[in-house]
Amino acid sequence: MIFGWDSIRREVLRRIGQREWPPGMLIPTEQDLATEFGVARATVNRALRELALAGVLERKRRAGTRVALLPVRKATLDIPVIRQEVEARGHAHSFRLLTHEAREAPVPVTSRLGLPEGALLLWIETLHLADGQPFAFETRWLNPAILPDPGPDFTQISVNEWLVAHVSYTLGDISFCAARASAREAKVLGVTLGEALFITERSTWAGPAPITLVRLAHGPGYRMQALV
Amino acid sequence: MIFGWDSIRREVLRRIGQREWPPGMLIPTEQDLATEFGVARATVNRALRELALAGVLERKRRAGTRVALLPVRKATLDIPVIRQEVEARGHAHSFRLLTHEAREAPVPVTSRLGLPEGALLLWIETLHLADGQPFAFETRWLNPAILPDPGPDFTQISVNEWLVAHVSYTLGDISFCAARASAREAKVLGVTLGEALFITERSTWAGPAPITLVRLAHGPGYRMQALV
DNA sequence: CGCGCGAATATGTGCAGACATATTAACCCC
DNA sequence: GGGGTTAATATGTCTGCACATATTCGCGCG
Repeated sequence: MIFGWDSIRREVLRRIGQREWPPGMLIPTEQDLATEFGVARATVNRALRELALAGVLERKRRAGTRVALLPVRKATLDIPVIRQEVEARGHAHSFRLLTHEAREAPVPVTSRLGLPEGALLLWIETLHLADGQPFAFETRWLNPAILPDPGPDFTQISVNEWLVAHVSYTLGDISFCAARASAREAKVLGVTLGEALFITERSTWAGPAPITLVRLAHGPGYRMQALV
Repeated sequence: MIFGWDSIRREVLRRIGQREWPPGMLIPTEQDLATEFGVARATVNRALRELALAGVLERKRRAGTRVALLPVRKATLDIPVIRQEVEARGHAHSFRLLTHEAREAPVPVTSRLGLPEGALLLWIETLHLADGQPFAFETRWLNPAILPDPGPDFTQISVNEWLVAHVSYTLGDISFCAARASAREAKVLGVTLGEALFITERSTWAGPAPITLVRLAHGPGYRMQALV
């Protein structure tokens, strides 16, 4: 029975799935569907808008709505704070601050963050542990301009959590890749040299001001999951 | 100036970013904001709904809307068809079908797909090339029940594209990890043994019926990107 | 035949009002 | 004071209408 925009969404999805509406087909207009289902056009609009957002439909003004030919599947993945991620797996989270010093950032870093060459940034290395076992090795360039004076005690609160609580970052990008463990990474994470690591790299910005550039190396066994 | 729900969204985001509304704070009701901005409540609702979806706000009926304390950042990543991915990088896509045979699927596969033990599935190995260079090594278990008779010629069209065009999968999951290249993977991809590979694993379903289980191994240099 | 311009049209968004629903706050009774 | 019931309230969604906007179609003109 049709009840609410979500049942319309599901019904449309069903028709697409059963090939009543094959890929590329122009589907009825919002008004027609509204009449068919006995609801207002706004309700149909809501359903179709969600499906377009999910990549199932393609919509254009005047041209109408059609079933996507090559539906670019979109996956949304949550990027939790490491503490939550560890605790969600039923482990106790702890961390060790390995390095915390001002350093002249190399050019790739300054250029990526839009800072002048040779800028002094904080270089911070943190090892995250799950039940005392190495979980992830975090290396970070942090823009000191955003810190209060005196700075927070990063041996007590992890940089990650301090940032989440004190800086509202609004934009950023994230990328993932695989890399072999360097000597240092192998030692810190307690894996063999050359082991395959899952790398997450993020840069975050508060408007135009760069905040931080993080690289997170996860040891073998780590798996990132998302629903499609 | 306030003009459209998106400017309300941005204004709310600005207030959060400037700490006018710090994390955890209860923000004004939709009605109050509607009055303040001089718009209808539905317009404010649209803006706040998007922000809640993005993880910036937390909303509860009767309890109101508050700024998320630990904003779970959500990244959406597009999962394109490999051909598109290769062509988007300015390369020519081609592929070679390496293996295509019926096999008794091992238990982990059948259990993951919800099939009886010892079920006969198609085992398909495909190497994807970008400008003739190995790009990704695809290994796949495919449920033959979904194929027409006679089956499509997978030397002409890649399994991936045939599925996209002929089967509307509705659900699935996707996960990513890093792994070292096995002897076969190293040989096929032309990398050294033990190289770090970026692995994508997907299972897809058409309603209750399992379709396929794919593992995609990308060589070094591959990077998956998403906007936050 | 080609080109440009205006009309037609499907979606995008807006408004005002209404009811549904989850959750909290207040209250009453013991 | 404690516990359970009731009322209040903010969000969730719907309706019906209206206008904005991007495209496309078709017509007329050179």
